[in-house]
Amino acid sequence: MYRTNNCGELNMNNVGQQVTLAGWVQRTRKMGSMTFVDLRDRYGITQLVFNDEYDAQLNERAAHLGREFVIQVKGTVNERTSKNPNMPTGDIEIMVSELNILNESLTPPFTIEDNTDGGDDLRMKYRYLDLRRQAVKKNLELRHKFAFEVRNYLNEKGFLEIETPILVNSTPEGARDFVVPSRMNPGQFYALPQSPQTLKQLLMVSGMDKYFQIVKCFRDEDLRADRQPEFTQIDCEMSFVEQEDILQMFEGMSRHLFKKILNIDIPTLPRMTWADAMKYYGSDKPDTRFEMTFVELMDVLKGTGEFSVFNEAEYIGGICAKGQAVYTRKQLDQLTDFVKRPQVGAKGLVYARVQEDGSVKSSVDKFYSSEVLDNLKKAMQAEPGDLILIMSGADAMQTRKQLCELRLEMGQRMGLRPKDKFSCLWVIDFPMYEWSDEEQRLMAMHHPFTSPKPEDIALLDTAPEKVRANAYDMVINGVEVGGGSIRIHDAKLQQKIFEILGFTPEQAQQKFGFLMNAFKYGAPPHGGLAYGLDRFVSLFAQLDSIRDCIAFPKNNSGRDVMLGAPGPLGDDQFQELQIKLDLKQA
RNA sequence: GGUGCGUUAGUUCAGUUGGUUAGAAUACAUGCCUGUCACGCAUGGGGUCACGAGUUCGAGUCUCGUACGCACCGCCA
Repeated sequence: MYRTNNCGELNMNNVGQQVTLAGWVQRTRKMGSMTFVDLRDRYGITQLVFNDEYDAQLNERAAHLGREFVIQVKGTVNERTSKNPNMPTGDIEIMVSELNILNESLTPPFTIEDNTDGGDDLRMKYRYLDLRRQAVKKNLELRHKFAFEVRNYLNEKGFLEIETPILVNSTPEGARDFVVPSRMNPGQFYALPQSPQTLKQLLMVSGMDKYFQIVKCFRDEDLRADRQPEFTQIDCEMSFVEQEDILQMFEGMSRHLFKKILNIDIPTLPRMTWADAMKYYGSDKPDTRFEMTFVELMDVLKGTGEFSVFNEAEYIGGICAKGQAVYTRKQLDQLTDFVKRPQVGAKGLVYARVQEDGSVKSSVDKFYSSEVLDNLKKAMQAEPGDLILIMSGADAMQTRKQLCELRLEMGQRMGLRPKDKFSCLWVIDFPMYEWSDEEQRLMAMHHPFTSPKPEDIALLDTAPEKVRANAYDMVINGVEVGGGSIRIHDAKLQQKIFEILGFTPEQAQQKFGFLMNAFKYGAPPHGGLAYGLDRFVSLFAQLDSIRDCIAFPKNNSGRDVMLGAPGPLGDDQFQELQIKLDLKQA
């Protein structure tokens, strides 16, 4: 038996017991004829003690233990003479009588501590060492607990977890596919699923009624702090449901998760239409931890003064930063630089301070009468000490997005976005389509299987861009953690939607024939949603990047620097696949 | 595809106007130390300044390019 106890559980109740422990050497502290060794495993750290008085030879060996050596010790649990209140096992130590070195270790390239000296790059290369650190390990523990509670809740509600294939076919629409060549079908390729969307709909046609799966999905797009090429979805689908049934069911799941994992009672989720989200927050995933909502100022500022920028604008909007009139010119210049960065892309920023006497001092004073500025103050509901920030532009949607960036930045600066505060909501009534300049056609905003709102179906022929969908997103702290829709279950309507998206009947039949054929055999009304597990867990763990809750993530370039993946194939492999490599020279 | 920042000891970083032998902390090794727990003290080893061109009497430092890393835009139904 390698051990009788782990390194995190011994305390005063165990004093006097003979125990065997095994683990990694965190650190040795040599004090002359006495040596302390911190022994670490997944569960904690226990202090070992050696001294010459007890066994000089053993003490000598202990003094030469290197960091991360794997050892096994036998000894007695003693009460410490000087206790350490900062650690759970700080009242006791092990007086060691037997020491076995199970494995030696090279000196690790960075310290295995919460505040490691290692940079991200190095930690990823030696991720197996990084995972020994408490700070990273606890994220994986949280992720386990999260997935476990998801299964608990959905099982309780009668959902079946059903696996769907990873080798499927390439689909048009959506993200770029990862592809896998088929040896037995030369020249043909599987694609890895971007989501099990069509498969779970087929399970509904099969009568499975309630399905879920915690499943890897794959999208060959550029990475971000919150985007990995392979990521995990909590994928769910239900039959004989309306939007309301789904919102209730999954609001319940979120409530269950917040309670079980963070012991937080979340209030009923507010519901905001997509149109309102865009109008008041400039985003379909508003961070509602703080207000500072947009006020449209076209009536107040367009044509009421000599400022040509506003007079030519198609949208003028402002936010009111409470108590921030103290902002200096330098700070305001910084904000202006922030919105002028290419990533935001605004032309400039207009500001107005409401002074203690109630008068307004702005960067456009010379263009406007004090009456207009007073109207501005009223429209913004600004009070003395407040700072009004105004942006304008020729493209309303674009300007709102820029103002959204500014709002988030101000919220950050004002400390209104604490990571331990959670604000959840549903965003509903998404448009069915959005125009793609690149493709010069309408694209499905959610996906092509989303059903239009019944009252908007008539618009499909006349004004498809105005059709709203039975689609919904769950948003927490400005993060889209999940989204879904009521699906189309009628082959004819599905056919029509494909047409609007620019598919010929032949293309639609070739790519999605399997689904439309299935719909001809008694498809029940159905709908569902999918959560991004990595993002959800990251929120709970208050992480900056989803990488920190993934055991072996990819880097910015989609590489696994530990494995060295991706890598080249051997000639024999290409031969088997009957593929000839012909890389285009850059 | 694009923008910004970065690359110097095992690691995290500093390095002035371009000028002698490139520093600190930490880690590592050795020695001293019986109550440490970020132990302490002393000594020591450790550098292709990412790579390649260029400017210059002289480049870690300036210019250009390449590679790699991070963040972001595009992209992500």
